[in-house]
Amino acid sequence: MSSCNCHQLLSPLPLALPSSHSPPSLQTQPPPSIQKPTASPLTSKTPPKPTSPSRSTASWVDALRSRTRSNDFREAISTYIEMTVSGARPDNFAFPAVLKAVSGLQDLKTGEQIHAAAVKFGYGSSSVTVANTLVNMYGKCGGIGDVCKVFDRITDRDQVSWNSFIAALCRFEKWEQALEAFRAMQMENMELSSFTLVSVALACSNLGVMHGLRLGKQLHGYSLRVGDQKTFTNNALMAMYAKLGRVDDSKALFESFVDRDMVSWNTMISSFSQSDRFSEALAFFRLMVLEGVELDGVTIASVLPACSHLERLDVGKEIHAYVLRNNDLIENSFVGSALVDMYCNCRQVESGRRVFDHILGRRIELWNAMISGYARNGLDEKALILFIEMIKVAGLLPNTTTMASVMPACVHCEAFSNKESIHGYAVKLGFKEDRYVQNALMDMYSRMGKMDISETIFDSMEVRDRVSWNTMITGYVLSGRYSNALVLLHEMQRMENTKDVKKDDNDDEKGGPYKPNAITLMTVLPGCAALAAIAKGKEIHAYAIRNMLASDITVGSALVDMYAKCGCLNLSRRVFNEMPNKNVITWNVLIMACGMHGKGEEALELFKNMVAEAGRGGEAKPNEVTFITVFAACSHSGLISEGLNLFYRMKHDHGVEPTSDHYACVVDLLGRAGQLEEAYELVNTMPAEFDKVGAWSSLLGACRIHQNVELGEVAAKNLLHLEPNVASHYVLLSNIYSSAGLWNKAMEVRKNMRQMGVKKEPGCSWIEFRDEVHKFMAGDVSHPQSEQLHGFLETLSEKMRKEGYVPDTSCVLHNVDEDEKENLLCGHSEKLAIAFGILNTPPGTTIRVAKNLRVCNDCHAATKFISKIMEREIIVRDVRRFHHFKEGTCSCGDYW
DNA sequence: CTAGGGTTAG
Repeated sequence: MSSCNCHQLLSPLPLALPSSHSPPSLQTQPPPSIQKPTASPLTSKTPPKPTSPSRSTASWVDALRSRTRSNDFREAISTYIEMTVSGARPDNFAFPAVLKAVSGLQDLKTGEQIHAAAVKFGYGSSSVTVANTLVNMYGKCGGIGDVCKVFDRITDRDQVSWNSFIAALCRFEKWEQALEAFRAMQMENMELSSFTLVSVALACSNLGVMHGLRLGKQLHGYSLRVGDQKTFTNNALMAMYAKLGRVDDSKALFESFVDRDMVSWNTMISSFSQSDRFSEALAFFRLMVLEGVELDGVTIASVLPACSHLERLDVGKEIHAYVLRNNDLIENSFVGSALVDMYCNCRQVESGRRVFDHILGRRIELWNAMISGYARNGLDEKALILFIEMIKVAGLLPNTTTMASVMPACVHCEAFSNKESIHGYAVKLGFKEDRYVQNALMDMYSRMGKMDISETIFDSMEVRDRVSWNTMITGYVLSGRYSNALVLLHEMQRMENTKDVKKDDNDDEKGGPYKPNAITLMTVLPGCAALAAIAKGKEIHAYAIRNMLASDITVGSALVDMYAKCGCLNLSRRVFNEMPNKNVITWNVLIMACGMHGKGEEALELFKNMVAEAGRGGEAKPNEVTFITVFAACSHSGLISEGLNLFYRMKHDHGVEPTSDHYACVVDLLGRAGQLEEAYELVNTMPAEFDKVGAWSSLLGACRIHQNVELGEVAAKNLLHLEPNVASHYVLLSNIYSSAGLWNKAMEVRKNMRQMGVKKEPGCSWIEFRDEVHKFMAGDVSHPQSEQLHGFLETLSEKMRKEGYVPDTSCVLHNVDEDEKENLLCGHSEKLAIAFGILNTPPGTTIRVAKNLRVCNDCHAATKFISKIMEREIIVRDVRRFHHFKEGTCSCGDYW
């Protein structure tokens, strides 16, 4: 599936990336852990080189400072040692310089010794400059306790002391404390500098919209008032806005100042990527390249997720090529994982694996990307094998992401039978409270059909995010509990509206964790479709428009499907026409919709348009599913030769290989039209390795329509050999027998069915009324209006007889007398739902009913009469298609 | 004394 909607934003490829650039100095610095000495240089046994004793402190300090400045931290520390050994007294310039070097190396031990020396020489707290660098040093390589201890002892704190303290608190993610310190700083009437703003902005962005945005806006206002236009300040403010979901404010700020640097661009690109605005991320990346701004690893790691989500393999590959041309980039571990993710999300798992294999120091995040890549592509065994390899061979301990990535593979992998064990493993690792792990667990249990466990986890969660809600909703939809899904969506929206946000902060784009997003809507819409709950569906449509989610391809396609399945083909078409971007799925959904509504010609017309647009470089070209939808449409509209022609030409003209599903459709096409022999012939010409279940059941269904006992027996025999446990096969055969009056044979089929332990799914119909979906089972007496409904159907039955209605009892399996059969027919769920609709809605209202199985012959005949007598349009959607009853006729030609 | 990047739901 391609969900790209950025064609117009990107100019034609290639991107014209510069072929090389000088590496940024930060990137060439090896990670501190490699450089970390095993023993502190201060306690080293090897004596320092003899030096000239006559050197002055000032000359030592000059050397020391210049080494620190050029990032030669090791040399700087050596110089310091030589200096002390030579007897020169370090002063309040020497200590800051050497402490900076220590910070660069994250060498706490040396730092502590220098701290002691500083105290010894009288600079412990009396020199603000030294104390400030101590705060910094502990902030970078010590603990929060040391930071506070040093800071507390400074008697005459200056602005830098506060800035360093706040920055250190941020390093330890003590966001509230950072804000507290900021307030204390203001109480002491300290001036704020851009350093202050940057740190406080970072704290704000991590405090969430509720607690951070107000202050963040004030910081921005302050920077404007004092004319602070430093690039650093603006970058930090941009990042703050983006993190708080104000991407547009971030963008406006970006556009408002001139001294933009690489970080400004990187911030914008990652902000777009993180708020699902992938096309804008790519567009900004393009602009950045065009303006000749240097790119670094962060640029690449920020833009690749956009390529990944938009499935722009072409752009992704080009970026990969750029990475290969600039060797230092692949050393950035983020780039490696982003590349793996991009390839896997574009279904190029093997390419992803090659990237993975070529990276040497594999960090856990890289393993995670590869594992989730395998899992996402259904390569569950490979995901599990890699997971084991990571633990056993690479000796890495899984983190919460690893667990969340591997769990979907466990769920789908049949060879992995004891699925609960992964839950136990996660608990053992101490991840029980982790949101990601809990989300993955909920997904696992709902796919295992254990919704109760998912519910327990969901209820027990301390913090739920959007994914938690979406996972639960998906779980309900997957297990057919559509009403629960809708209730949960409602709850989610309620949480969104009641969140404790000040009035003027209520216009945030990203919203809190409870705000439904595109995925929420696209998961819940099939629920509306299944329930034929059009009122709810419209409500969701309105919500999508209000929240700018309607232009999303997945939401749009789900809306097209929902309207069609609720019986509103016109609305379905309108949504389709208004969609700015479409993909294969969008087209397939509408073609299918036309087919279900008996508009075969329109379906073919759409197919032709699709092919024509694909020829002009349009969004989508027909795939396997397209042909299935087209054949189904032809079948329902009796367009035999059109369907057959396409079937014979699909490979040659469109490059789509016929599958067993296509055969099943074409068998249905022929069979439904009464060409049973030809249909049978087609089944027999199917390649041997093809699964014939679909084809045989199409043929059996056709034999039921055309009452062909002989061929029906052949089809049923083959079918029951392949699938002895499917109730509908038995039911069809039994119905064929009873229509032909062969009651004994029908009874025998039923007996076989019982002996095989196969149970027929109970018939069930439902109808949306006011805010609820009312459900009726066959023979249902539990509905509050049950008595009324049965009474109504009885009097209606009288009137129908006068109009010429003759009950068709062929679908009643029980061998009871005819009167009894008629009673049973009256209890059919679709009749009950229709009666409910008539009794509860004003005259003339169209009645929309949905049923889980196919409408039975008798109900079909009866509904024609009902539509005429009651002067109602009645739309019944069964498992295959729509029946539009109007003035005594039905739009379909399948029943008589 | 300061900013930007990798995972989960479809």
